[in-house]
Amino acid sequence: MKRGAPEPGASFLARGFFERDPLTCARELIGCELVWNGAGGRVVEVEAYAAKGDEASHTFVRPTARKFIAEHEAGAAYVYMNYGVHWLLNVLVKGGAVNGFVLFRALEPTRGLREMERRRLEGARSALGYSLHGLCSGPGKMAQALGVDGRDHGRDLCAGGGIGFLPPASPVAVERDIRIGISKAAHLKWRFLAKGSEFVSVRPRKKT
DNA sequence: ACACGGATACTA
DNA sequence: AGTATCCGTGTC
Repeated sequence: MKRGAPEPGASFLARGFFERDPLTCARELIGCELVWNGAGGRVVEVEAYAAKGDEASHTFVRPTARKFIAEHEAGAAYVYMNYGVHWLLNVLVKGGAVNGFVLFRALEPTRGLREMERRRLEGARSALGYSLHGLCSGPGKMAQALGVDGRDHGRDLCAGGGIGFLPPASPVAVERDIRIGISKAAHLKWRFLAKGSEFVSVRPRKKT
């Protein structure tokens, strides 16, 4: 892989990046820029899920999730609809000590702001626009802003084609906290955030 | 605080 | 077919 190669005009993360364990991938994805067909932003919040022994992971109760891991390469997009309302974007992590997923929860918008705002506004009942802070500050919001939906399920995020991850130009301060919105295995500090970012969904609880 | 809403995986 | 659950969001 190409980590630690600071050449200019950086290219997308290669598959090898995702062939490690979920916690490592989650931590190192913070600060990367997620590029999605002209839109995107700096990854400021993710969560790790383990394929085994993690009661909050889909693999714990969903055979299709386990099948997905078996049938896809590392770096594949795992997209599903939650609460019948929002699509959520994960990336498959596979080939390291532990398999699993990383859920993308928030971006600091950097590109395609107009497109993202348009997608966020369409279908919205309320009239007034969203601030930059509210654009991608949650997994459902982020997916909607990027235009992610079920058609992206299984897509290879390491194959280019306008989609991929640019590594951070400089080191990023990362803090971690417990995961959000789950009832099981809720004590694990498997949520990773860009330290002090104003663009996260929920700020980490004080005292890290 | 609560409604919204659909895919998945159970029970029969 | 019917029910329970679910890694949110916006409005009530």
